[in-house]
Amino acid sequence: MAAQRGQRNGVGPAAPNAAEVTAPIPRVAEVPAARERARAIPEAAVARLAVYLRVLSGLQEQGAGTVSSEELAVAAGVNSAKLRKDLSYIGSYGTRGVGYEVAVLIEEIERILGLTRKHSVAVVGIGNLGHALANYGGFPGRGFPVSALFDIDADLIGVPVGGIPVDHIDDITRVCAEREVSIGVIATPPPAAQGVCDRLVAAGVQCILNFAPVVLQVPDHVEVRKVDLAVELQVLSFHVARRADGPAPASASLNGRVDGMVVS
Amino acid sequence: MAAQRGQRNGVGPAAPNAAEVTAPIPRVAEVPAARERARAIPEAAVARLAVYLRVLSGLQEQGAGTVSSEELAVAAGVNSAKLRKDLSYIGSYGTRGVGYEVAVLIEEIERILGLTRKHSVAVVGIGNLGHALANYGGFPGRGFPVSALFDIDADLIGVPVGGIPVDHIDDITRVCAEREVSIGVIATPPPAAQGVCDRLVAAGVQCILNFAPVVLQVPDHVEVRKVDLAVELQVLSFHVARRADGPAPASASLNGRVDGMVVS
DNA sequence: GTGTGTGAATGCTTTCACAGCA
DNA sequence: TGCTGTGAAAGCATTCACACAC
Repeated sequence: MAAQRGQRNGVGPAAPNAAEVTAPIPRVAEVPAARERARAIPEAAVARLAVYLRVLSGLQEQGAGTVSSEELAVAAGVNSAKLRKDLSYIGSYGTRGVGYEVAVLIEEIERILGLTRKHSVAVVGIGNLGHALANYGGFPGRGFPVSALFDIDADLIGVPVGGIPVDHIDDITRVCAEREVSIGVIATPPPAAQGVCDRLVAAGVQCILNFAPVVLQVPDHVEVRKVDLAVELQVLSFHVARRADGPAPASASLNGRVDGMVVS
Repeated sequence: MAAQRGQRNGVGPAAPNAAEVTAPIPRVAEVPAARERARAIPEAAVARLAVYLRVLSGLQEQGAGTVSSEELAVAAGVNSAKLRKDLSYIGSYGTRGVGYEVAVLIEEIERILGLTRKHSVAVVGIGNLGHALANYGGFPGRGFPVSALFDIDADLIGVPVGGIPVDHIDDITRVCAEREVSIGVIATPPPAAQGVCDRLVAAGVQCILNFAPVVLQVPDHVEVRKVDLAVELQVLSFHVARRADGPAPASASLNGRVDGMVVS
């Protein structure tokens, strides 16, 4: 009966499935809890908040104390209206006529994104890509320590990659429990992906990042995001093709529309 | 003045930016050209077409001659209405009461996605990730041969990775022209990404796949898609957090909503 | 009967534009 | 005066539901 949901995000449906789960649920009994608010943030906005966070960190390192929505928007590649709307989902932390305090914004976004917790990551499939991922060591932006590696190849078991010894995939349940893994990364060949996914789910992992070019079937409570190289390249290919036979030469440079914004 | 657009896709705004560029442009003078149609396909649908294509290839290998929208939809992780709508963007290739011929659909999707052409890929930044990408060799699903590698590290120049010798980044214009590179992949450290991007653009590359956690500024005619690990993980983190303090335990297993579909 | 193709309806997301506050 | 915060409008994407073709 395995219920199935569209896979969110990314590289695959690089663009699609924005909403799906984040629909502002009416919540019959108004729960007072402070961050029940989190419920109302559209998925599309969540992904952008992560981008704003990175830009803000950069600004902070440069010693910036405040930013305006316009500045931040330009740096993040969105328009300022969208940025303000996104920030409004997490609260009102700006000062009219002035802008936002960088430190405050960083703190609030981190809180909303749950970055105050640590999230242990397990990488399954230590091939080309798995190796590269394991070696990122600590994973982007810290807060995501890689704490377990799995493979099925006997020659790899015990070999340390990026400082972590590889475990056999049969030990996945035990090891994930011991190391409190909350995010599983699948970097196996396609045929193995669904099986690995099932094992991760059985081991209690509820968030999965899938690099295998396969549509995973998971139960409702598991969150999957995917990174799909082939899809990315094919979408780019589509644009190449569109360009080649599509636009009348004259309008070619005009039809990008003004969807970003003009940087002064 | 560098105009700037929201970056499409993915792993970053894993979900967002669905529309942006694909807006069905009214096209004043009805161009008769067969595949002017391509213009009208929403970006979100394009990404899904790539997924359908992969599923169809699998079906074909298994010897399937036809599929119904329902079967294909389940395999691709979407609902059948969406699938039919997506397919309708490329034409009417189904037979009512029967389904779609697998071979026909494959051919049509490949044509729309521009997979009848070959698209040479250049990878810039041969570190951890660049290595892994170069070694994919031929890149996912073929049709995307990696034909150039670049780095700035003198020790790497001339060393073959995945069969291709690494060139110095200063030769990017010449090499890209010689090998007719149409897609550039950026796998450099963040600080180098914008510079590399500018060079690729200067070299005439109009499609870029960006793995660096940086918002690239590009001219209007260049298409960028990004794969952003940090954003992916943070979106997952958000869901972990939402789960932890959000839902009343009782409804926990219900609030996934029926957004996928029930598989029989 | 069966399953496609599609207009119409719904629901998100983005954009606009301005009230309100520092 | 300047910039945030946000209702309202516009634009897309998804879903529904049914006419139509086989």
